[in-house]
Amino acid sequence: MGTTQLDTVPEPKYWHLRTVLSEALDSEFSVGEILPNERDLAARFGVARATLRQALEQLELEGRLQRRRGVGTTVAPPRMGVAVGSEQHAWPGATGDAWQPVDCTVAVPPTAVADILETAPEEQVHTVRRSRMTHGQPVAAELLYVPVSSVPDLSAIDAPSGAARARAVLRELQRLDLEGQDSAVELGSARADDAKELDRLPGAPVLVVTTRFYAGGRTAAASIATYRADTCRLTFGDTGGVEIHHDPERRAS
Amino acid sequence: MGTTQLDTVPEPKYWHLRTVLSEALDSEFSVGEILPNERDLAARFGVARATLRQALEQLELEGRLQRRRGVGTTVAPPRMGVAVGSEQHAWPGATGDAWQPVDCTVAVPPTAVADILETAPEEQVHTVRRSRMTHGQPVAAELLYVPVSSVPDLSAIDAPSGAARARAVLRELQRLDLEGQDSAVELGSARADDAKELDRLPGAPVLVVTTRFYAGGRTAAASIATYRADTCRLTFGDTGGVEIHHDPERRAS
DNA sequence: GAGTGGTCTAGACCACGGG
DNA sequence: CCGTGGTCTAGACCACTCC
Repeated sequence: MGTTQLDTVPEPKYWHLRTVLSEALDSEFSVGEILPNERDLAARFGVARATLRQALEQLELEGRLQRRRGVGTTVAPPRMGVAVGSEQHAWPGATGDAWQPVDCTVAVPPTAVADILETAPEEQVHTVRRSRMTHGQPVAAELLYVPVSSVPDLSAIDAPSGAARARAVLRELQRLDLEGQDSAVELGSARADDAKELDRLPGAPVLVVTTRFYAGGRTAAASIATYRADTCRLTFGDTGGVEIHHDPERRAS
Repeated sequence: MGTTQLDTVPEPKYWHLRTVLSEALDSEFSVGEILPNERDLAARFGVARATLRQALEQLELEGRLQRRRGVGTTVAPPRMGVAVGSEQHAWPGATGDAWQPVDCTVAVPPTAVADILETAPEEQVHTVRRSRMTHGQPVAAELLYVPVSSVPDLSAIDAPSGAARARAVLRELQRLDLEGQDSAVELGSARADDAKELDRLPGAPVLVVTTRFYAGGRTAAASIATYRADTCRLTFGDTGGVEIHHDPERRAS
């Protein structure tokens, strides 16, 4: 028969709800508009609040909605394209990059970081904390690890820590000859400190970008940056952005 | 005082549970081992099953666990590095790429795709479906869009659709001179068809990679690939992989 | 204080996989 | 068939924001 798919395999309520709400968002709501509260919505659709919330979580994960405790649920703007890789490689801190140094300490890094840097487990590294803002919103938090041996001329600097120290480390990095870099992207969940900086709750989905910077035939620095997964689309390549519609769902024929 | 943080801001139970389980996974379990079932675990920790499930969902999102209905919950292996960008750009279908053509149709694409391709809304495009396997597991499903005008010499081919047609389209692509490409990565949720191909449930988190291929001064093809977010770490750059530990959580000092 | 989303409970039933 | 994880319910209370 030419009828629509028989529900021999009925889809879950929350999935169907997600679809219905998604279409409603397209046709009946505009960016920034606030939705009815969860209790009302659940009643309107005749489901438990938990079920409705499952649908809302999906839509939030897809960047369609934004929910804030004490405030409400609003229609999210399209994800912003955020450039994280470029053809012309550049050191972190190069003039014009979007990051803002926050702090800097010197310590022995976690073993996972030492593995990335390929340093001895006890070697000290500068740990630079930076944050990235776009359109007034925090979009990423980064920890940049620079082995002390990568920036040997830094010893005479007076600032022992803080943003000034961070800038000094970044400045020293510029003097090295960057030979290459590579990155990896994976899904993670925000730790408490990152969550706070990103204005999200702990456990919020983030895209973790791990980047190694090569100079002098070795790994001279490494960066671990966590981007808000709900608001960011990470772009790699020549142009710095693929213009697409807001909905990663409506992408097939 | 030097005591640990007072719980003036008590963390949620599920978040604490997540931490406890995460540490247990590190110390007391090995890859592939099956955990006790959810009802037992919930009872053991003195929480409701829903709360325990919230913790397990977090760990699954982070790639630490794998859950399968009717089977159980197992400890997941470290995420596999999957190369999605390379310095030496290459057309999809170049010898040695990891994709396997599945099918091919010709149709007018959704408007979102037409926007990416910068084609007229009514222009026909070849839609090549491909899948990518690694270590015997499906890791990605792709839709590759090639405007018919990009491969004009294809008209004489007999196969109207199917894998043979897909290979023919890919072969024609190789004849063009690839001038560049760029990609974007964002979080999405698997549609029903992708979910099936990826052996996951609908709504499972995926990393959506949108790539544009440039040739002849225009966008000659576009690819929308959905990768399993639980099992994949997408790598960009020269080497094709940053060797890191399995835990995106244990990444700070 | 009123209203919002976030957490948590204690159940029930369903869909799936394997013996 | 049984045991597993997946879905769903109808409540309760908490944390937060704004007025």
